[in-house]
Amino acid sequence: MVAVDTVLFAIKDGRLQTFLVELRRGPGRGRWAFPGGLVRVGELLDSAARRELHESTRLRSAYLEQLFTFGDPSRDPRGHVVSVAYMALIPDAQQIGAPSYKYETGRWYEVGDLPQLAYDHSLMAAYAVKRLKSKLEYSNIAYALLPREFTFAEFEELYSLLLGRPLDRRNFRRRILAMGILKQLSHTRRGPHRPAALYSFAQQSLRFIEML
Amino acid sequence: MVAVDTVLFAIKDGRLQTFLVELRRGPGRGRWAFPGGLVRVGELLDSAARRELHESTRLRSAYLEQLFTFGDPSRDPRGHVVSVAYMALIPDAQQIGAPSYKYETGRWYEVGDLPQLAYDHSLMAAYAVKRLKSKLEYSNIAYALLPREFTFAEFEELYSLLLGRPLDRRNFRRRILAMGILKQLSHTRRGPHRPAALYSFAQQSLRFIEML
DNA sequence: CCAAAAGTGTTGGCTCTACACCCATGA
DNA sequence: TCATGGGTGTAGAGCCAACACTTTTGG
Repeated sequence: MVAVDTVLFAIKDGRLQTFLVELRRGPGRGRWAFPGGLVRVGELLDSAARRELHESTRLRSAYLEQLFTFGDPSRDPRGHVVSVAYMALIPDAQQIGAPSYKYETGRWYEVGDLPQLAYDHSLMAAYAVKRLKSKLEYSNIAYALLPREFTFAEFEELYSLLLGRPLDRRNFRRRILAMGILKQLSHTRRGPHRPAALYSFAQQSLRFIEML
Repeated sequence: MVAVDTVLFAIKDGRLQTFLVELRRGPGRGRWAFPGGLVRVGELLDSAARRELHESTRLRSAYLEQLFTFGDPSRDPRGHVVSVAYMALIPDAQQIGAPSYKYETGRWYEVGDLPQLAYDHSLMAAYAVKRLKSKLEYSNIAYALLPREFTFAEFEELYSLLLGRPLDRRNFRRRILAMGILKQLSHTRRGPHRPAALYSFAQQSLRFIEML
């Protein structure tokens, strides 16, 4: 039997968070897990991941990428279930809706502070975080975690948050702008202080670029 | 149903080659494919890949890494079989023996000159080559393609072969030696010309290092 | 006019690239 | 002694990191 499980990420309250559901049935009942379920016969793996993600979050679209396949026969006490893990990214944690009857409830957890997880989902979490962080360094994947328009400060905060280290504002800005992956918009964001120029990604699809 | 398929690489006759088997049974009968087969209930994916590799090549050990999982329901006309693709590397193409009764025969093919492949194995081939080439740039994975002892010229040839471009001998040597991933051995290789210093990898296990 | 965030340049050190000749050996 | 592959150094250019003050706005 083949399942898919999806590690969904978003930036929420200035932290990298991931969406967990509480299992209502099965051996992990009462425990938290990433949303997922069995692949149907005749169904594409990607489609299964999107379907399960929709059932648990009502999301209609998200960046989705296959991560790794976990096949330890002891990972699920019910039997030998091979699980294809996916990573999903969305720009706005508020987009999600109520999960289906299949789950008790769902909520966001900070990546550094996850509860005990069902099955081998802790492994998946570690794998997904590693992939996301490393992909930030050689691709424009950040586009999937940021809203359409954002200030340069927001862009930089995302990087410094995920990389876990401060970045030099001037050097970082110079490098990123020289790459041409962002385009500056004609309008600005007004606030209590000096208005900030708004940017958006030149390409809203994955590109491989040496970022750091 | 879950299968594993393994793209085995070795350098042979100065080219990157991969090992194909000729299918004796099933819908791809008479066609070439990467060695693989169904995962048994209770079996680890890695173990299944090693078992299938052993059955088709008699190899007892090889560098093995999971690549990607292919799940298109139409990939196998017999039914919906999800296949976990692996990449394997060996230092010496001569190590392999005769395949089991399961296959008609097996042989090495140059990566740039593969015959028509069964199932979606052309996709796998492309994926594996891409992974191998990119991993050369940020890890010491080359250790799995080279014999225990090698000359610096052999090391450089491997890189220039796989990257598809010439390397500056002096610059490349300076950089690699400065990294400390190789250790020079006390003996040399004698031949018809000036003897070459022999090196081996300081670590015979995968390390992530910026190589280029 | 004050608080707060946005925005901007220069310099020194280091790294990378380009490039050509001598060395050690066996035949 | 010659043919063959092994092995080595330098200089100029470009890149990167470190570093602090001015600008713009709203309240």
